[in-house]
Amino acid sequence: MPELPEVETIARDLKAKITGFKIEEVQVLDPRVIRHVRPDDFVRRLKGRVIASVSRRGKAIIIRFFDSADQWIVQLGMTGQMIVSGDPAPSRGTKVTLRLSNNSALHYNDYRMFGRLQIVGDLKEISYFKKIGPEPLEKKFSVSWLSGALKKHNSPIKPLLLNQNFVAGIGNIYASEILFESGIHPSRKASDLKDKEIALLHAATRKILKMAVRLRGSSVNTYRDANGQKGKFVNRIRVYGRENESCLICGTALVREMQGGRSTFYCGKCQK
DNA sequence: AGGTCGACCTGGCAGC
DNA sequence: TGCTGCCAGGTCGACC
Repeated sequence: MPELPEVETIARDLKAKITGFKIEEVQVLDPRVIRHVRPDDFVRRLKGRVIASVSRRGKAIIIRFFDSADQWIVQLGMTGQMIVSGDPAPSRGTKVTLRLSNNSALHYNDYRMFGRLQIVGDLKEISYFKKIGPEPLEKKFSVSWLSGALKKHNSPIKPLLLNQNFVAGIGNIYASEILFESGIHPSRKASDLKDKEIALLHAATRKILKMAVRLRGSSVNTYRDANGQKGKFVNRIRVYGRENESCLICGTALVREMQGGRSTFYCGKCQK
């Protein structure tokens, strides 16, 4: 599910809802979602901690504490959800439940279990953070940086956008949407893009991601924010999941193609 | 080292 | 109704 805009939405909501509260109880219903530390360590290192901050890096949520150097890393994978609720009872997909000092519950739901919950003293303990690329909405992601970085890669542009070591936070929905907005064909070789196209790609990346953050993400399927609500960017999606439907610009039937084992959607006429 | 592919999981849905 | 096959928003490790 969740790409940068969805994870950003969840992190902001969590920040408002759980900061300052103490973790009174940790219940692990399925230990398979706990990685990097043993499940009993996971419980021991969270229990009694007071939440100081919630932030995001790439598609990971980072939760810090006032009274410990430990950081709780939540990666939602395809179907992970972090739901704050007044109801302490776990639902069908709940894998971990926390009880907070205001008596609310924080449920980690994840039916497919591609997500992972980890505790680290230093982010670099986890391979995900060792080589992660720049944040596309921050300064380092400039046209000149992008231009230099693209020239180092021979792969098609679409799978490169999915590579978290290239740029952080873009996933399969937004990669397709960004390329449509840019007018760039997903099979174009990254190193072959012209200066004008690179500028378009840069602008489209920021425009699409910013709009999606503003609209609290997309809900194609199981994505929910920390309130359990769906995102509104789903109404702005122009190519993802629209195989054989008309291009909203030229009317041509949109194409779905497998690229690197993942579906890519595009307009063969608008994207060159 | 960069690029590519399969594995990891469960569930929903289309088609028969 | 019930079965089968396909598909799903991510990441990692093994391979060339």
